[in-house]
Amino acid sequence: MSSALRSADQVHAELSRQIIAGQLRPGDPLAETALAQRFSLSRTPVREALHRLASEGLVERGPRRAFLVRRMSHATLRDLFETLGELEALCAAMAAHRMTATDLARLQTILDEGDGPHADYAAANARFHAALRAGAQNEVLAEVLDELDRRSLPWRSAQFDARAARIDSSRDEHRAILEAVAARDGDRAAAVMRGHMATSLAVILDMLSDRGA
Amino acid sequence: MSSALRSADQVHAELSRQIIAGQLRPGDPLAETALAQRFSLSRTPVREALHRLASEGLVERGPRRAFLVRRMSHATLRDLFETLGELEALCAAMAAHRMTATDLARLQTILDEGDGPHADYAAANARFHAALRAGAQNEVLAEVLDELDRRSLPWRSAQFDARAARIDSSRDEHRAILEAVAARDGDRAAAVMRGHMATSLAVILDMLSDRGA
DNA sequence: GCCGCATCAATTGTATACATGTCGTTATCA
DNA sequence: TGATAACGACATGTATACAATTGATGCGGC
Repeated sequence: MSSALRSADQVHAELSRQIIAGQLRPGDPLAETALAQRFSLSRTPVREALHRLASEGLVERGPRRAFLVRRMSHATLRDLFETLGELEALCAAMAAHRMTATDLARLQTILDEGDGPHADYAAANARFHAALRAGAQNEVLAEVLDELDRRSLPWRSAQFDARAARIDSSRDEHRAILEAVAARDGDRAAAVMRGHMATSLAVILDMLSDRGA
Repeated sequence: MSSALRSADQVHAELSRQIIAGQLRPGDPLAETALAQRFSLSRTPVREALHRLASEGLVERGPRRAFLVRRMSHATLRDLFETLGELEALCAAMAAHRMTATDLARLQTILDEGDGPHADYAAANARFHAALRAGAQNEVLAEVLDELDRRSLPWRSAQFDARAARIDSSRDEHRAILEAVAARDGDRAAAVMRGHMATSLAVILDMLSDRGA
C-alpha cells in the first residue's frame, strides 16, 4: 500500500492524463467494468478513481448514473476561465507583494527556458504559473488554482499545438506579468494576467467553433 | 438507488454535519470499520464518504493512512480565510455589476430577516453570502466558494455562539456591503467584504487562543 | 542501558459476489 | 396503429472475505 503503488492512484493518474491529453474526449463513456478489464484490476480501485475524477470536475455522471468524460457548455467554460483568470490575477497581485528576489530570479529563468525554439512551451507555461502560485505564499489559494487548472487543461492543452502564433503572444504576456511583479505593482500584474487569461479563452473558443463543437 | 437514498451520501452528510457542528473535533479518528458498525453498513459506502470528505478538506490522513478529522495550523487557517475573503470580495464586486433589482430586493429581505432578536443569525449569514454568490452569476466561482465555505465552517460555526457582540458588527458589515452593491460600486463592495472576512478571522483566532488551541 | 530486529496487531487496499435501479425493448390491448 | 405496461439486460451500489502494509511492541544482543 505504499502511496505510489496504489492501484486507484495509478488509474486516476492515467485517466486524468488521457482526458487532459484529449485521448478521451468529452462525452466518452467510462464504465467501471470495462476500465477494470482494461487495467486488469477489480472494479473497486477503478471506482475510487472515477469518483475522485468526478469530484475534481473532469468526469460527470450521465443517464443510469454512468460515468463519462465531462462535457462543458460554452457558458460554463466562460465561467471557468473567468474564475481562473480572476484567481490567477489575485495570485499575481499577491506574488508581486510577497515574492523574494530569489523567487523573481527563478521566474526569469523559467521564462528564458521557454525561449528556446524547440522548448516545450506548454510545460514552460505551466512552470511559470506554478512559480507564481508559489510566490503568492498561500497554500489554499494554490490548491484551488491547481484544481481549476486541471479542470481547464482539457481545453487549454491543444491551444499551443493548433495556434503556433499563440506562443509568441503568450510569451509577451508572461514578460509583461514578470515586469509588473518585479516592479511590485500588484494592480498592474493582476490586470495583465486578466488580459492573458481572457486572450487564452478567446483562442480556445475560436478553436472550438472551428471544430464545430 | 435513487440519489437521495444512497448510503454513502447519507454517511457523507452526517459526518460532514458532525464535523461542522463540532461534535467531531479536529484530530478525532474516523476508522472505516467503527463507522460502518455505527451506521449499520458495510465499509464500502463509509469508505466512499471518507474519501469524499478527504478530497473536500474536512478529513485528513494520519499514520497508517488512517482517516481523522482535519487539523489546521494557524498558518493554513490564515491562508484559508485570506483566500475565502478574496474570493468573497471578488464575488461581491461581480455581484455589484450583475445583480438585478429583484436580486437586490431579495438580499435586503434576507438582511431584514436576520434582524429579529430570536432569528438564527448563523443561517441568515449563510443565506446572505449565498445570495451574493448567486448574484455574481458565475457557477464555477460559486462552486469554489461553496467548497471553501464548508472547509472553514468548523471554525466559523462557533463564532456567533461565543461572541454575541460579533452578531451586531457582522450585521453592520453586511449592510455596508449591500449599500455598496446597490450603488454598483464593485471596488467598495470588495473592500468592505475583505474587511468583513478579516474581522471574522480575527474573532476566530481570538477564540482559539482563548481555548488554548 | 540502549539500540536494532523480528514479530504482531490493527487498519486500509483489493477482489469478488450479490442486490438494486434504470432504461430500452417488446408484446399486448384498446 | 398507437400507447402502455411488463420484461430483461446492463450499469452502478453494497456486502463480505482476503491480502498487504505500516506502526508498535517486546525480546535479544551489544
